[in-house]
Amino acid sequence: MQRKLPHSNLYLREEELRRGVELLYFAYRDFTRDPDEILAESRFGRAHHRVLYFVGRNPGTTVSGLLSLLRITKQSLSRVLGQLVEDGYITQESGLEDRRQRLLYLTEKGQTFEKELFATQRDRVAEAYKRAGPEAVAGFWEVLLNIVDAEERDTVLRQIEK
Amino acid sequence: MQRKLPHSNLYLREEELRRGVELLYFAYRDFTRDPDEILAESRFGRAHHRVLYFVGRNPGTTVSGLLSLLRITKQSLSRVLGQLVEDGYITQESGLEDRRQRLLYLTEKGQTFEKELFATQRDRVAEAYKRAGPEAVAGFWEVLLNIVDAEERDTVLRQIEK
DNA sequence: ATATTATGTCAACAACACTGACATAAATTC
DNA sequence: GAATTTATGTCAGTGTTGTTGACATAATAT
Repeated sequence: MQRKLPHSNLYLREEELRRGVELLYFAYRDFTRDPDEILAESRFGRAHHRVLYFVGRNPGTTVSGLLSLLRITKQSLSRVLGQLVEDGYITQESGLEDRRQRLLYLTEKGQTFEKELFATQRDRVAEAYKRAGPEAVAGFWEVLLNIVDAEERDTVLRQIEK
Repeated sequence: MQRKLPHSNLYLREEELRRGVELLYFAYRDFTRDPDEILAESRFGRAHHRVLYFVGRNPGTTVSGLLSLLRITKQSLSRVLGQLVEDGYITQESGLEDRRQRLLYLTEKGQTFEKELFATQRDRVAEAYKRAGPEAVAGFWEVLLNIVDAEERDTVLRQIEK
């Protein structure tokens, strides 16, 4: 639980703001590297990872549910989702009340692959949590949530508290 | 300084790890949206933004300096950098000691544009800092730094403490 | 009966990453 | 001084992931 970072009470000045922007960039850059390396061995990319992740987290979600989480166009999603279905990572079932909907689920194969991808990020985050300590982790969540668009915070809260 | 997020002492369990992964995803997704919208009006993209940002932060940096910060190939950087030079956002000067080097600087035009792009992220981060409070901000920095690759932490620290 | 919704599809295009090969000028080493 | 390494640039091809726009179908809602 080392404290390498300089502390300041003037936390709203240029320097502190730049620090947030830069740490976000560097952390995200490295955070995505491990799964990207695994994905590079298949014909999948980061977009496939995101779909696998959120379908795994929200079994039975619909296409439009995914679209609003990912904030991409249906054409983009369709390509990626189609490949995942074709290769047997995801299955689609017609909705019970509304039969226009396609409810999405990971297959066994999909679950296994998602676990493998998640493990790399899980390990990285676990290590960072351990080094920073529980108070820092609470602050980490707090700031990140407030970086999310205000209108989206409730949606995100519902997602992460599942 | 509200505390919307649930707290837990068992911060290393699945739920807490998923929360970190997801918040990182959602925060980064929205964090990049504002500059992306501005960039979409030009013929530039996110890659151009990163170059403008880091040249602005490190005036006189070299091409290889940028390459190691951004972790992309020289071919990728070359295309983006070339367009920025061509359009008068960045100037190159031969190194004084080593004349093979191209030292990079923002022009006036480049500075103006970078400021405009940064302002959107600055406002978002400032608001998040304000809402979360200084302790949370310290934790935010701490965890993010530890998410960065261990070998890169010193480089990142040097960058953010400039 | 008509309109709307959920989803899918075709086509074209752009940004941005990659690999691999080759080129040049300047610095370093032998 | 000759040979090698380094910093940078360039050409060509490829793949992923996003976009827009148009059109299609089946199911639900009005």
